[in-house]
Amino acid sequence: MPSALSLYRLLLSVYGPQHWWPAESQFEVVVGALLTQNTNWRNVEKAITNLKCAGRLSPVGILKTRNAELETLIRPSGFYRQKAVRLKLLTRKYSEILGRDSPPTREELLEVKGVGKETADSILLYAFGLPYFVIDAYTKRFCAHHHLYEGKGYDDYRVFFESSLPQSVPLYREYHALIVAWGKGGGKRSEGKQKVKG
DNA sequence: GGCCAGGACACCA
DNA sequence: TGGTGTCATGGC
Repeated sequence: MPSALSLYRLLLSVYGPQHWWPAESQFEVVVGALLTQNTNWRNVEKAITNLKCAGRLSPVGILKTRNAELETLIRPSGFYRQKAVRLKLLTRKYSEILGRDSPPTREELLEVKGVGKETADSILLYAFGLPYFVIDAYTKRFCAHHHLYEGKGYDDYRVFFESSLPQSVPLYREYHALIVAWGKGGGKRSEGKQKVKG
């Protein structure tokens, strides 16, 4: 039975540092966390580039943009109608947080419609530097593949990793990125067929 | 031309 | 509580 930490070291030796989320601002990370939902990151980059070129990649920029224009700008990221609405809701929450000089709590991020556990934890970890381990579909397959852990829900997995590893933000960031690299590299295919939806 | 990507939510039983 | 449909673009 491997340990979470030994598998991390193994992944790092195989794939190397991933240098994830090379964003130019904290807000860009927040935007990316929402737009990347069930979407290829390359498409997210197109959407973020559009927002930048239009001078809208800021809380004020987003909030003053009409929904129709916002939809057009983020269209490459897919699900653009609902993401436009949800991006504004999240931006409002982000503006509240900026105005009070204390980081967001997980609970208040989860109150935002369109922000689920993975997105909330991504924001906490990558944007605010708080030690929340991000769980995604790859992570569960990774655990099953290596007989590392089997839980029921999202938080089971999160607590497992957080209690198995040193509490380190750089470690959490790199580990999640490495698991995604593992999944893209073919790890997912060893776990059988993935969900297919029309 | 089908498959899938760094999900979340509404709805139903 | 768990399963299913919906949202949608773009790369391969």
